[in-house]
Amino acid sequence: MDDKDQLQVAIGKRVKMLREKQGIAQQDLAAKCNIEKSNFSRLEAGGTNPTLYTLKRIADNLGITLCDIVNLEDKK
Amino acid sequence: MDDKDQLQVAIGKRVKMLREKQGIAQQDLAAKCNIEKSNFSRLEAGGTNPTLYTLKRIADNLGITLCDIVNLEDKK
DNA sequence: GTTTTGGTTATCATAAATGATAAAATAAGT
DNA sequence: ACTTATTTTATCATTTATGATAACCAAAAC
Repeated sequence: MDDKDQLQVAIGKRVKMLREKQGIAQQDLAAKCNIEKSNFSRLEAGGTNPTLYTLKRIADNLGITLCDIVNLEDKK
Repeated sequence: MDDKDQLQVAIGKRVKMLREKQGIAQQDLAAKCNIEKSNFSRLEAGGTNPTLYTLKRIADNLGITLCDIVNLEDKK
């Protein structure tokens, strides 16, 4: 598993954690972000290298900042 | 100019600002990041919607965090 | 002026993100 | 067990980020 894959998995886990902390369903958040639910599932599973704009929409709809999302070192 | 374009321009300006603060040439940083210099120029000009991994390489080679790079509200 | 140096712009190819749809798996209620 | 809701997985099309290369522009050095 290379550098890039690790980053993808880390961001996926973080998005999932932040979403679940708010008790919102994956498909609901995906819909609010105008992201396909299948795409969103792949993202949380670490199967994609999301673009800045994709992360921005997720952050906006979670009511947090981009910084909060990419803060991968800080758990919880 | 839509939401996405504004984001791209903002991140481009920020990368440029952070790079110049360290006095490193665009082509040199691009080389360290294994990014084509033409691609890097487009990115700083706001002509692309970079992926997380691209931003990560830039952050790493600037010795800063991803959070530092996407902190678009905080100027300077 | 003419070399460097740093940056831009254009074009084309390739890889990959995302959209779109459907089916299957899993979990939660009842 | 049987729904119902939620997530995962697979597949294909489309868009776009990035690679690669080349030509051009501007400013500074000399």
